[in-house]
Amino acid sequence: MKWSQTLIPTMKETPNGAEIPSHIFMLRAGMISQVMAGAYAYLPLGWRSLQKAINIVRDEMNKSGAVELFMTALAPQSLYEQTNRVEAFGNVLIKSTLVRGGAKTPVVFCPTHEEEITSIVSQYVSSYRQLPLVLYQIQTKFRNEERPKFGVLRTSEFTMKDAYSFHTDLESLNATYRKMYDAYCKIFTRCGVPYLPVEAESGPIGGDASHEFMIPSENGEDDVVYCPECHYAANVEKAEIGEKEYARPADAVLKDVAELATPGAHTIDQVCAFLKAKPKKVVKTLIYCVDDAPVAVLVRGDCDVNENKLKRLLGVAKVELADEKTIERVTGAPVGFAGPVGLKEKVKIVADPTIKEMVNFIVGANKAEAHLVNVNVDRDFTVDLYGDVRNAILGDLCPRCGKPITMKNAIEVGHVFKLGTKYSEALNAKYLDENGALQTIIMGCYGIGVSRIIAGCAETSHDDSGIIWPVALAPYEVCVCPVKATDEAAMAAAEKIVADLEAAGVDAILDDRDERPGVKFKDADLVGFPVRVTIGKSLADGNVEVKWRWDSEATLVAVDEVAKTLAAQLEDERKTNARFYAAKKNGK
RNA sequence: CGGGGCGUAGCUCAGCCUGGCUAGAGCGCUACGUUCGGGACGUAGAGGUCGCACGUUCGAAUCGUGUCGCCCCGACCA
Repeated sequence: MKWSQTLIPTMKETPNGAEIPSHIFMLRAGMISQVMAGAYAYLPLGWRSLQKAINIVRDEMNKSGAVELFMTALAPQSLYEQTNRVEAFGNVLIKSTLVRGGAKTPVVFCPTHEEEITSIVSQYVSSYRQLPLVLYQIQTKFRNEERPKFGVLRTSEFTMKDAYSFHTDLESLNATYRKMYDAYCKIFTRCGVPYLPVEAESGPIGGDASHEFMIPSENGEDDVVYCPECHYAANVEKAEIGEKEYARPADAVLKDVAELATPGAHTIDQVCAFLKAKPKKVVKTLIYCVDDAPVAVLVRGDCDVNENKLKRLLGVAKVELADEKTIERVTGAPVGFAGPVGLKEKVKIVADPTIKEMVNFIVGANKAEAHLVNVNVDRDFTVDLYGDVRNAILGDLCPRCGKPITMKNAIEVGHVFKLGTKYSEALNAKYLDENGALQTIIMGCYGIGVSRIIAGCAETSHDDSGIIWPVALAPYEVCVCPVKATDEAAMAAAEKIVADLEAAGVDAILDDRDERPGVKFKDADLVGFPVRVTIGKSLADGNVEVKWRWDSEATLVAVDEVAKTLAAQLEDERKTNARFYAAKKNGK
């Protein structure tokens, strides 16, 4: 391919609005172009990288025994009504209406395909002999993001690989789950992106076991708990908190409770600002509705209640924050002034054990515009049930080995979970077993945000000049760069090298533009081609320069040898990313 | 959905507060010349309904109202 024949609109300046490296460089390298908030066109270079990721995903899925199909982006809304997901997705679901001869059909742009695949399978699978079955597709998904951001990392339209497995028994589901998990590890390794599988909540999609695949990155939107000691890793939403003895210091002096007026202070921050205290000195009291009965949940001011944990602790299916009226009834005060001391109505009090070690803390007074200070548990109120009801924070211990945990930000790129029979039940996907009995199909579900692999890679692999692509995802593996486009001998050599590289199965691009060398070098670095072959003065001696993007030094290679040598090196690199990882390890 | 910011050339931005002759700069683009190993220089050009609508005014990029779009923080959410 010749540079002059494709479209690579590189930019010297950062377009307005781009703030994180992947977004900035993908725009500047001319890989993507914004069409509207949360929607990007992939320009030729971006599309090539995305295709490379897609091909790796496809290859590993096929190797794992999954079978590709292609479903629709458009589906009747009625399909999602059968699983109650029109309501569950809410505003995330993009809806439209088809009008045909005056008849209207409500449709949705599919945000995921459990419904569609289950419906298809229920139609065509009816015997245990047809199972297990693993089907997947690579398709555009549509989810209305309330707030799209970070370029291609969070969009309302994105490329996803979604696989669904169908089983007669849990053993078979577990075996496929394991296969998918392993396939995912291979995919991310081949792509050259750093990844971390973590335990995860399965979320509204349901199921009981789940792992997310994360790319650790400063700009990631997920928080991951990681134990450097035993490598326990989990999404904060899921992470258990290691047991610890919580007790008040023996020498603690308990002061007398006092009520202070705190006008206008109904959030933790406001209370802290008003009383000049740290959130760690405050106990947050949240009133939840559990089976229509109010429950008070207590956590330290700097912690967040985790509703899934609360559900598990209380053994109930649903908890939700109480509405204003209930809060006023229970506490006798408007929202923002609830506290465990002297609640108006007798409610169960559930608490995070961390509060056991707090001394003279602050709580709401159950009275408008007032808080109590110097409150102490057991003296001033009692807790009915202690348990893990909050998200993990720094300072907590690993639930496995008991050592202190660390926290990382991460980008979620993959998610595997066991669905069970949630969708097969709702959509009547059943089969006859060997005894002729009707059984419900057991399902698993496995997704990869393919566009996020690209952005996540750019996010974790770049320098001041631009992106540093691993060979596996680079839009072109080699950029052949004649220093002087008007030099016929150089151009002839360049064309020959590109032709030889292409014949050897290497993706090469010839920068045939009549630009000054500096411009070409800057562009090559910005885009991040793994190898640049520079054809300049050394051609007189029959040599060209070969420079890997992540090395600062170039080496001279004979013109006749270069295509063959590079083809071999790249073949190796595609499989191992060895040079790429080695360069990263050396601090590049 | 709450809070904040911004819409002027393909891109980055100045001008707006304090309304006034023909709306500017840099980059990019076209032509010619000089250059040619890390984003060259000169000369001459092309390119704008100042987001849109309504209003105030003799006169609006500039003031007011509305509206649309984009970005950031938060809430929400895969």
